[in-house]
This record gives sequence, C-alpha cells and structure tokens, in this order.
Amino acid sequence: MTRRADIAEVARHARVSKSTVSRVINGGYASPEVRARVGKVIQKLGYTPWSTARNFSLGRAGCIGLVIEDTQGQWIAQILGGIEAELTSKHISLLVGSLVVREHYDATTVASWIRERRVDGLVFTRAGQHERRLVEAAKRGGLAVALIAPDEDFTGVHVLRGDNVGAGAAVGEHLAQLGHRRVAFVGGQARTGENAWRESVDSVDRLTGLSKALGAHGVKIPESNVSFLRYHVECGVEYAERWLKLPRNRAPTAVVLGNDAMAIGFMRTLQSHDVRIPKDVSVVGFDDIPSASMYFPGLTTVRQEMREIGEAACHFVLRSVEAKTMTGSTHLYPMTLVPRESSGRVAE
Amino acid sequence: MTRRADIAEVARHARVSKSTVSRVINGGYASPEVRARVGKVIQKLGYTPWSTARNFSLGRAGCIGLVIEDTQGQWIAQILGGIEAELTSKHISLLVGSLVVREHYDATTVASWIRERRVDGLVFTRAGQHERRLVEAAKRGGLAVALIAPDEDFTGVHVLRGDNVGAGAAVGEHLAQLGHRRVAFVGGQARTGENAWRESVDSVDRLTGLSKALGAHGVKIPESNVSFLRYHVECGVEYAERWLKLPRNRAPTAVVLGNDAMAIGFMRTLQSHDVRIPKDVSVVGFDDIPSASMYFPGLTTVRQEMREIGEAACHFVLRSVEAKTMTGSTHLYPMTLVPRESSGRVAE
DNA sequence: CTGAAAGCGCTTACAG
DNA sequence: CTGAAAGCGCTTACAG
Repeated sequence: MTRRADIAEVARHARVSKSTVSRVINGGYASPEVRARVGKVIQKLGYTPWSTARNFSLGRAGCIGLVIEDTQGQWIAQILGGIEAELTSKHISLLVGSLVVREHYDATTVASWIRERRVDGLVFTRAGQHERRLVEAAKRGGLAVALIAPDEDFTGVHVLRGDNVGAGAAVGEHLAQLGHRRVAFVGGQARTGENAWRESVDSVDRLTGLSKALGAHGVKIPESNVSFLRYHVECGVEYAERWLKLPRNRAPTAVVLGNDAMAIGFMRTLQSHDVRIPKDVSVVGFDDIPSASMYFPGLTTVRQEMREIGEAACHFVLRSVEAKTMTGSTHLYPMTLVPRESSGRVAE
Repeated sequence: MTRRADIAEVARHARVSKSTVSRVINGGYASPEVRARVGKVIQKLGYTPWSTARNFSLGRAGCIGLVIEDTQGQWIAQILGGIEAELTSKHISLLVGSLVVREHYDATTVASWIRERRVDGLVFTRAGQHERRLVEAAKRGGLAVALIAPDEDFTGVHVLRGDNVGAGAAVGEHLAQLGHRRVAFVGGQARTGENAWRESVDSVDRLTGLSKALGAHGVKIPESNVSFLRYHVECGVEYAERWLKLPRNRAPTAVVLGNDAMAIGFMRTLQSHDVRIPKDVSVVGFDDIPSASMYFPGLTTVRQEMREIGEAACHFVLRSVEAKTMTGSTHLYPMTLVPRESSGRVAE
C-alpha cells in the first residue's frame, strides 16, 4: 500500500501546473506536447483522480440511487442490469436502497440520501402514495427523479411504465381465442401507508384492457370474479384456496393474476391438489420474471422489458442531472404476450 | 429548491465557531448549553452535513461496494438485504456492481471503484481465479475485503462460506434414509477466465460430504454418475436430457444438483416428459433460493443463510475499515437441510 | 470547553 | 494555451 500520487505530484513530475493536469484529464485546452508529457507521467505514476475530491469540487455526489420496495422482487434484477449498462464508463456509481428492511417499512436510508445529498438523482421502482414525501423531498433538493411503474400521479419527474392496458388486452384476446368464457382477475395492491393498501393502478389498467378485449368477444367478467390482493406468492395461494372451493362447473376456466409471483403461488397450490394446468384451468401472469419460464408448466405472461426500462430511467436521470433542469416526461413501453404452457384451450 | 444551509451558517446563527458545530454533530466536547443552542439552530435551519464534503474531509469514500457476478442470481437479493440491514444508520452507503454486463465479462466498474477510491471496502460474491487481480488491487489500495463463497484461496481478507461438506453430508444421510442406492451428482463450475470454467470448490465439497455420508450406508457414487456443468438452469436441463436417455432400471433414483437453479431446470424438463417427482426420481438442490419453495413439487435443498452471511460480511468489512487494519479471517456458516416434496422414498 | 486556522485534492474562473 | 489563486464544506490538531 504505497502512497497514492495526487494531482500535485503529477504536475511536479510533468513540470506543469495542477490546472493543466486537470485540463488534460478532463479534456480542456492543452497543447499536444503538454498533453503527451502529462499523459506519460500519469501512466508512470498510476495516477487516478480521487473521486470523492473530484465530486466535492464539482459540487455533486457522483451517484444515482435506485430505490426498491424490498430485495425480494425478481424484476429488480433486470432493472439493476439496465441501469448498470447505462452507467458503464460514466463516472457515476449506483447506490441501492430498499424501503423494507428486516420486514419493516423504513425510508430512512433513502431519506438520508436526499438530506445528505448523497445522490444526484433517484430512480424509484413502484413509488406510490407512501413515497410521495420522499419524491417531493427529492424534487425540493434539486434531484433528478425517474419513477418506474409508479402507483400515483407525480409531476415534474420522469415516469416510465409498461402499457398495462395493452397488456391486459393481449391477455383478453389470447383467452378469448382459446374459448374461455369464465375468466377471473386477481389484481395486486399498492401500499398507501405503513400497513395500508389499495388497488394498484397497474392492475386496474390491466383489468381494463382485459375486460375490453374479452368484451369484444362477448365475454364479461362478473364483479364476483374480480379481487385485489397483495402482489405476493402467498396471495396467489390464498386465491387458489378460494378457487378450489368453487364447484368446478362454476369456477373460472382461466385465471389472470396481477403478476407472475401471484400466478406461481396460485399454480403450485392447485397442482398440489391435483388440478391440472392448463387442462382444468388456464393461468396467466404479468412481468415475465425468471421464474415464469423456469416453472412447469411454463407460465403464460406478458413481458415487461424491465432491463430496457431501467436503462431508460437511468438515461433520463443522467440527462436531467447534466442539464440541471427538472423537467418531467412520461413514457409507455410496449409489453408483449409470451404464451407458454399454462394457458390452453378451454375444456369440452 | 432553497439554498441549503452550511455549517458556517449554523455557526453564525448559534454564535459559535464551525469547530463547535462540528463537534456537536459528531459527539465531541461541548457544554450542555452550547449543545442545546446549536441543536436548536440545526433543527430550525434543517441543516444536514453534506456527505461528500464530510467524506472528503475524512479521507474516505463513505461507501462499500458489493460485487456480484451478474444481476440474475437469486441469492444476491438476500445478501443485499443483509448488507443493507447492517448498514442502516451508519453513514455508509452501498454500491452495487456486476462483473457481467450485457452478457459480457467486464470488470471495469469494480476496477474503477478501486482506482478512484470510490469505496472503503468491498464484498465479493463467488470470487474466483478470474477475480484475483481485482482482489489483489483492492488489498493494495488498502480496502477492506470480504469474500462470500470464493472459489479460490485468498489470504489477508475475510472469507465467509457455508459448510458445504456438512451440507453434502446432510443430503447423503437424507437420501440414504429414503433408501436410495443409485445417486448422481451434478456439480457447478467456477469461472477461471473469460470463457474458461472448472469444477467449483463449493460443489466439490458438497460431493465430498455426500459421498462420505452415503458411503457410511454402503452406497457409492460411481464416477459415471458425477459431472460438472455450469451453475445454470440450462445445465439442469442438459443433464435431464442425459438422464432421460438412460434405461430406467439403471438411471439414478436420486439426483443431487449443484444449486437450486440447476435442480429446477432438471425437474422442469423431466416433468415435461411425464417423469414424476419424487415417485420416479428424487431431486435435491442447494441454496434455498426463493424459487425452490415456490416450485411444485417444492424442492428439497440445503439452505444457505445468505442474509446472515451478507450481514456478517458487511460487518467484518466495516470493522476493518474502522480499525484501518487488514486482517483476514475465515468463517463457516452451517447449512440446514430443508426437506420438501421433491425427495421421497425410493420406488419398489 | 471553545475558536482560529490549516488542510483534505480536486476544478475553474481569471489573468496573462 | 498555461499558471496562480480561490474555493468547494467539512474535520481536527493546536492553542487558549
């Protein structure tokens, strides 16, 4: 662990001023000869500017933060990948923080990022009413903000989401083609408080598209076949238990769940009761998380390009940071139906 | 976006020096009266020290970095959760970077963290031969380093891993109890270069424990029933295709795979060929990723407490950072067998 | 217990 | 095109 060279040492060795070294590094004015000489010294000394000093001098954090609900969700992986790809070679690092730590909602990490100016920009996944304070604080602090699939209306920030109405419609069309007429929808919920939840807008949109497409084929989803539970495996299990109690000739022949995790919970419970999928019931989810294709039967779902969305969110944030403006924008990304084995032609 | 107060403004309002404000904030000497007065001003102005300035002054980064192979692995989620829990309220943030970006091995992000001193410490997951340069560079740079389940021997760093031999033995015992005598093992591989791989030590250890426990029951795993593929779903699929070609009376009645992802790939392929699990073949994995319990049949596996290990890794790194020492240490964490539906009594 | 001053390592107007 | 100087906002010996 030898002492690290600093910019002054480089300047001394190259017989120029620190300003010049800085300009060489950051692409400012410098004659070719000087540039070459300084470059050689930098090489020889193995000099790299200390990022903290650089950021301090530039008055910025040099980081953007990714806020996730908890570390369980499988789609955060893709978002992370997208953001990283966008950040590569940009002198900006990625901070990750979740809102649920040890099972408890806890916004202190993210709140301190904002207060202490630890980040220049923020990407929220699934921000809702409960995160409004945080989003507002971030805006007040002059941070660039992007929201992926938020569950509320926010202004002055970048909003990115999948085309949920279109996704629902694609599912409706798919099920109608397969001849289903008794369809159920089990949506997800968004957090509105410490322990308060309400219908998620993503799910409501998916239901809207689904109903519309089915309606075009003369199929109506009765109120009794619509419910909203939390976006969790266990809630899929819960609905499965409800489904199992229904007389088979009245039970839905196709069940559309708010996301893949719920769909998998639903399938696994049915399978453990010897219900065959898709022979006895077709199942559809949303998102296309890795588990969807790993399951047997493969889960029919609507793919959300989270990697691409993550990349775009990061891009918009970086652009706002550079421009030092706080404009907002809204972006809708297409979702594509991925038919797999869990959906099939209705029996008889 | 009102201008933020700085320490000088607080000092002015409280009619003390900046030194005193700093001491009040950081718990240095200060009379009760002064402490109260300064506290009140801080409250009123909503002052929070700017982390970048603070870190700059302290000569540190204020971050630790988590290095993952790629963003796909399901166990990174638990590690992330553990690290976050440990970091809560510690004025240290978590940077995340992966070694595989857009399908390509790319260590530049992590390398620049080290060169630019962006982190004070580093936690690597599954570091192997290919990461030795990075680990060495980190040590040379004076960073605290912890390795979770490394695939090589490293010295002068904190090493944390599950008790793989014990885990393998637990599986052996379990299968022997169920009467299995034809057992196969499909281990995983570790990266040794851009596109080079070799048997992972974790898998080798698991096989050692497995063989020993089975041996105690008079069961031997023939060489022909041992193979090593990559730790991926597709490799489980690959092995399944091999298994399907074997005559049933010679095929292994129990297959132990290097990790859960492989096991799930194996199961799903068998199921799609109407092979019943565990009736026709028992399947066991390692790790207990979320998908293991979500699958049907539930996957019997050996749980690795990744959350706890992540928390500990972070703890050791922070301790080394504070102590400014670079001691190494090694820690073995127990793994516990989680019997589920995928393993059962041997047929006949 | 408190304050004045130096220093952390960069960048960037400003002169030349 | 280049250099001297100021400044970013903290912390911390050092005096008192």
